[in-house]
Amino acid sequence: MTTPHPHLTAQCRIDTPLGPLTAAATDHGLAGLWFDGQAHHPGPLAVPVQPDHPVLAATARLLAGYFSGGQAARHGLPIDLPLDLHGTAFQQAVWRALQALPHGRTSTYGQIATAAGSPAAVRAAGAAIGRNPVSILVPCHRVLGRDGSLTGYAGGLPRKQALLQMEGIVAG
Amino acid sequence: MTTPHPHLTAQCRIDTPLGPLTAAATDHGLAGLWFDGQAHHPGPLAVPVQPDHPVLAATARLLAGYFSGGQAARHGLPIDLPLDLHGTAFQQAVWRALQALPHGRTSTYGQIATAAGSPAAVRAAGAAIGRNPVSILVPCHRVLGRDGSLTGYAGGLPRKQALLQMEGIVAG
DNA sequence: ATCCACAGGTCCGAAAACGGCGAGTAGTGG
DNA sequence: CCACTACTCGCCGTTTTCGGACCTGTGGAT
Repeated sequence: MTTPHPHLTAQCRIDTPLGPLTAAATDHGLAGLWFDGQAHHPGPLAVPVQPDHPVLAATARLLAGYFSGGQAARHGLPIDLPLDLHGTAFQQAVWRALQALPHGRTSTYGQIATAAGSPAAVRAAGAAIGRNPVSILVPCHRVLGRDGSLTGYAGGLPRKQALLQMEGIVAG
Repeated sequence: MTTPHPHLTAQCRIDTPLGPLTAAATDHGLAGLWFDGQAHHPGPLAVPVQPDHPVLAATARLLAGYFSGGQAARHGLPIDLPLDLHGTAFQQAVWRALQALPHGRTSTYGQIATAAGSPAAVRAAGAAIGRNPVSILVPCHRVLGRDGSLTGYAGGLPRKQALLQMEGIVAG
């Protein structure tokens, strides 16, 4: 079951200590959040720029709180923000599993694959995680190799390490 | 033939003049007796603490007699206590050879290897002796180098020397 | 339609490393 | 000529390490 291509209605730019992000929203919620030049970046969007869009504004507030090391950072991101993630059934299952990861807690690709219902599809899980459309808020950066190695990150390993360190994980 | 991992059912602590010991038992007998921090210590055991367990209680009595220098110490440890040693076929043969050593009598790694059926496997015998799961009662401390040197002991050479001295061996 | 490349992990066999030794040798000092 | 030390090397079961084979969903290339 492949969710049809998302119909974006608004976009905006959000600055963070790790570089500027592009956020995109549909009528149903936040559909994308990408670092400049990251892997699987959708490229320039033909959608009006609306920083005041309720979903986009809420996203900006959330990220500001996250990077300021405030409550959001310490107690986990309270996602009252509606998400609108488009992908295959397997990808959705993987991304749902990611959202279950609390702030500061890591997991492994194997565990995510199991949580997604296909314990043997570890590698496929890695691919799905790489396709995560919403960086940071869907915490794909909290997934490490079974031996604790960083393995990979669409936004670049330095960013992954920075995010983990910010959440209080020494990382191996 | 590698004996599968032992299924421990009870543990307890036993104090001795040479330091506290951790004892562990299965349904078939005593399976382990380790000094704190000794080499090849299994680490914390997830097993209920039951000092009243028949095997563990018997172990404590035996050790008390041994260290009090009473009859057990002079005439050798009467092992009516059932042992449940888990290891490879070679290790079992080595440990069996150890049990044949009477109180106060020493042997060499070469002799043990021969008794175990592999006269040439002297060094391997040393490794097996080091893995002895039941200190003191399986008298791995009575094995010296061919020249009478102490060579090594999982619980530390001082303890080995103390045990031998206690058994009336000057050691050299 | 087919094939390939991936942000991994498990299993299995082969190969290398590692010891709680001991015999043999060469170099010392009586 | 010993008596002793220091060193090398062969010994062998066990443990660790290493290298492949296979698994699995997806998207892009062929």
